[in-house]
Amino acid sequence: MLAALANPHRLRIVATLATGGRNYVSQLAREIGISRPLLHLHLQKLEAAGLVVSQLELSPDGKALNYFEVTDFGLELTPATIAQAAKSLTAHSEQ
Amino acid sequence: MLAALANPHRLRIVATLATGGRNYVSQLAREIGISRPLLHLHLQKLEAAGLVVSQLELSPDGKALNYFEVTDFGLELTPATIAQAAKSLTAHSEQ
DNA sequence: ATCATGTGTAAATAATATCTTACAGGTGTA
DNA sequence: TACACCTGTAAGATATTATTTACACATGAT
Repeated sequence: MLAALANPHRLRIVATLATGGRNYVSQLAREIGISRPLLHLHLQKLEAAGLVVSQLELSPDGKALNYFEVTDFGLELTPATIAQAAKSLTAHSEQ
Repeated sequence: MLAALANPHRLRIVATLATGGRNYVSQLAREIGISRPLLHLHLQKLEAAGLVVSQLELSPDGKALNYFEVTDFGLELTPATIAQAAKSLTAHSEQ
């Protein structure tokens, strides 16, 4: 989850969805100003982390639109919460 | 700051310092089980993000020990706080 | 048929991050 | 002198992430 948020693009994506509400991929790509394939990749990472969810819908004119919206996640980051969370890290495995 | 915490090693470093208190580089490397140069690199990133601070001290037998300790940082991660924080991201600059 | 819209993904490249190894210097003690 | 501990960093290899470009497929309208 932290890795998913450690990227300016993805922060902006979450911020845009949180502020402007749900949106579909192509439109979101235009608003943020990045290419659609790149946005698609970032959305995949955000969805894998549970920060956004997608729902396929049909527009009035019959086109398939994949709408994304932000989930109501919450995480507090302090030395204490990290000490607690670090216990769930496998012994000495990385990445 | 998010980038600094998006790494298992660095999470463990923060957790170890938060739980066991201040420690110097070589000793911390032994406790965590990673090489000293690698720990040094991660400590640099954590310090640059303001998550830890260092202080050079002299041990009783005259050796220079660089002690690190965690700061009392705090950050709440929700869609709303991210929307707020995203405003401070430069227009369309990355990384 | 062609164009404009939407979807997805694969492949190649570019840019970062991570990690190891090796070096250089310091102090104190045997 | 040699060894044990401490410090730092630079160079190179490896791994991961980010980004672009190109492709394939679908629908509705011209």
